[in-house]
Amino acid sequence: MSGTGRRPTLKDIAAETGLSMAAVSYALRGLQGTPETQARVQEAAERLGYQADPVARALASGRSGSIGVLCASLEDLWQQRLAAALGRELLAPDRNAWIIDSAGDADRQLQLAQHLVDHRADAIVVIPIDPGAKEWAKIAQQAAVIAIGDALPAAKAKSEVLFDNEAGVSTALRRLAGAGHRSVAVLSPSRRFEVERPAEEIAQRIAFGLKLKIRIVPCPHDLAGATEVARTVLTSTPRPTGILALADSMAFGVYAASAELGIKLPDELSLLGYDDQPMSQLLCPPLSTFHWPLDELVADVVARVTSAVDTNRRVRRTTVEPTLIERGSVAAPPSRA
Amino acid sequence: MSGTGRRPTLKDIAAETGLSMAAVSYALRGLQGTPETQARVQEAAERLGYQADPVARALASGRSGSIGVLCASLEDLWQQRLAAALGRELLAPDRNAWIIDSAGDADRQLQLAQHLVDHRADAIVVIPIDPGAKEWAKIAQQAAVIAIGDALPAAKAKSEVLFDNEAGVSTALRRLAGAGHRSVAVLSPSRRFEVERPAEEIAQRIAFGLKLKIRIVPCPHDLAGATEVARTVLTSTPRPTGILALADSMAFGVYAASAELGIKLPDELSLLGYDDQPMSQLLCPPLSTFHWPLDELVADVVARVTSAVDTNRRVRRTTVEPTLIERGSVAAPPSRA
DNA sequence: GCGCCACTTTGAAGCGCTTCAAGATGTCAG
DNA sequence: CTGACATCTTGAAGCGCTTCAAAGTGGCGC
Repeated sequence: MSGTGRRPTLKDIAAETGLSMAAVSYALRGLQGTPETQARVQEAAERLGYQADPVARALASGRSGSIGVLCASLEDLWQQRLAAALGRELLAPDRNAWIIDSAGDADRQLQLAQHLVDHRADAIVVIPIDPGAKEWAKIAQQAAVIAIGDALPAAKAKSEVLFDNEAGVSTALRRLAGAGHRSVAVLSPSRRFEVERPAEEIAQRIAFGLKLKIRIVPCPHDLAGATEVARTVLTSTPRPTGILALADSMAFGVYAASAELGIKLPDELSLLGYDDQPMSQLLCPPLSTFHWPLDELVADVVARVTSAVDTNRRVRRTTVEPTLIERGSVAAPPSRA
Repeated sequence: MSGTGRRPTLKDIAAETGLSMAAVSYALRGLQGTPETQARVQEAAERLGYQADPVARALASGRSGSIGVLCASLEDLWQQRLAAALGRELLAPDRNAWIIDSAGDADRQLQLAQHLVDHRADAIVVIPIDPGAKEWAKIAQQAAVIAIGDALPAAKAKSEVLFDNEAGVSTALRRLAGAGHRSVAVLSPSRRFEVERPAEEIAQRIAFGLKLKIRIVPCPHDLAGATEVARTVLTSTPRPTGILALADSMAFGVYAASAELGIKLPDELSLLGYDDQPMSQLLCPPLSTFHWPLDELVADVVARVTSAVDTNRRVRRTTVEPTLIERGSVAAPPSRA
């Protein structure tokens, strides 16, 4: 009797059970109805293989049960790792995660965020957010925005997990200065996102305090691009004796370039990474870098999402701290010839 | 006059222009109406800042303009890279890509595919597909399914990009055998997906022809897990003299374990990777591995998606060939003591 | 037995857009 | 000037679900 080929709808269940569509809708979600009714509806739904249509539901209710994970650039290994972990952890029976990539374009980031809002995403996780844009305020009032990496400006209801770049950069530069370095290059993600500015300002300020001469060089995440930038830095005179790469993927480029140029790590050049990619420990010498508590971060974000969706309450702000992992890519600079 | 705060809908444009909603709908999409009408509607839409609601559109039309990229396991670096590239390339004014991760679970893969269908995805790119499940046929008739990595069974309208694992595995084993190895371990993605079986069968068959003793060991993609598997393999007796890792990420585990155990690459152990991750060339010794034409693959997939969506025609099947990149992690086995 | 209350059930009105079939308008041949 | 035809335009019916307000049900105290 039931096999019409068409996928079953609420109406079919209503017909099956002799109830109204409204009653079925409520019962299926456990919102109303006697236990007996709910059971009867459940049973019919299962028998017919009913699956709610998310699109119709989204249109009617304004919510969708899906979470957007909006990455600034999936070329960044750290973002890849974080996004993958979030995708996995956010998956739940009643909820799923869409990962999308704004490919390094700040305008596109906003546009995609709006797109997520249009799709009735319950929450949007942005890594890292471009705090320059004021439009976030508008988006934040339509969906729960969880900003990772930097502060969300002008949005009243904030939910933010910040990276303590102050601590990271400061520790890094101190470490290099402590080893005796006086001139270091800082490889920094390109400035398409304003987000990086603060890290650079921090770097400048700290370097000044340490009497360190630093040079900030924008650098892409892909190996070929990073290698090229590193090559340029390493062939400039005077050549810096230390490099801080604000992403391990950029540090990889330094390995490649210094191998090419016959520069020996760490004796002739010290190098510090920033986000402890798994393979960093396999390099020769193993890369000294920073560990950020990824699992903790992911758990925190999941909790925020859950709380934002269920209770509409926004957690305020937490900060994630880095730990320096010494592995052998930093040494004293070569004594002046 | 126009600023009601509410975001503008078709109805608002209809009111603005004095046309019916239907006329506006057609005109906006350039389907009907005189050029003059279309221009008038365009103008009003822009003035009001109208943006079509994708959810309502999807409900009414059954199409959504979005493409799902369904990854079996985003832990695999190769999948990460491919998904990121696809996400970037599939993005277009009228189209966007959602990346989702089934976290290594074949049931979940199907379930998420169904979910994408429910969301009216125009096409679904699956990497790699689990060809064991017959349910794909059902899904393929609701959306264009583009299978990457293995053949989609039982689906009439096929669109597939296959990896020539036969060539890859064969070349790899021949290379090891040619170097004098007699006993090799093959690290293979765990079998949660049936997809890997063919590669294993191929390996067995080829090994037999080469008089090679091989042992197939399931292995996870994350560094810690891969290291543990590698450790087990390398402490078993007799210890294989060569390892073929069917993913570079697994090869990384071999580097870690052999460093731990004091086994020198390549003199005491030869190692072959499978998917040329950028950082593989930075290891000591650099990993010999296979290059698969990623850019070509991505372009091919984008073309398939476009053609499937626009013309509803499905391209048949292409195969992607690997190239062995020799870099120094393979040598003759140590002479028997 | 009546009225009140708490709860379940229902009809109907959307959500914002597409699309079908019918109506309106205009063009051109005869 | 009429009829046939091609186009443009429109009203209305959905797409499948939620939700509001009204209607129905039963239990309980008095």
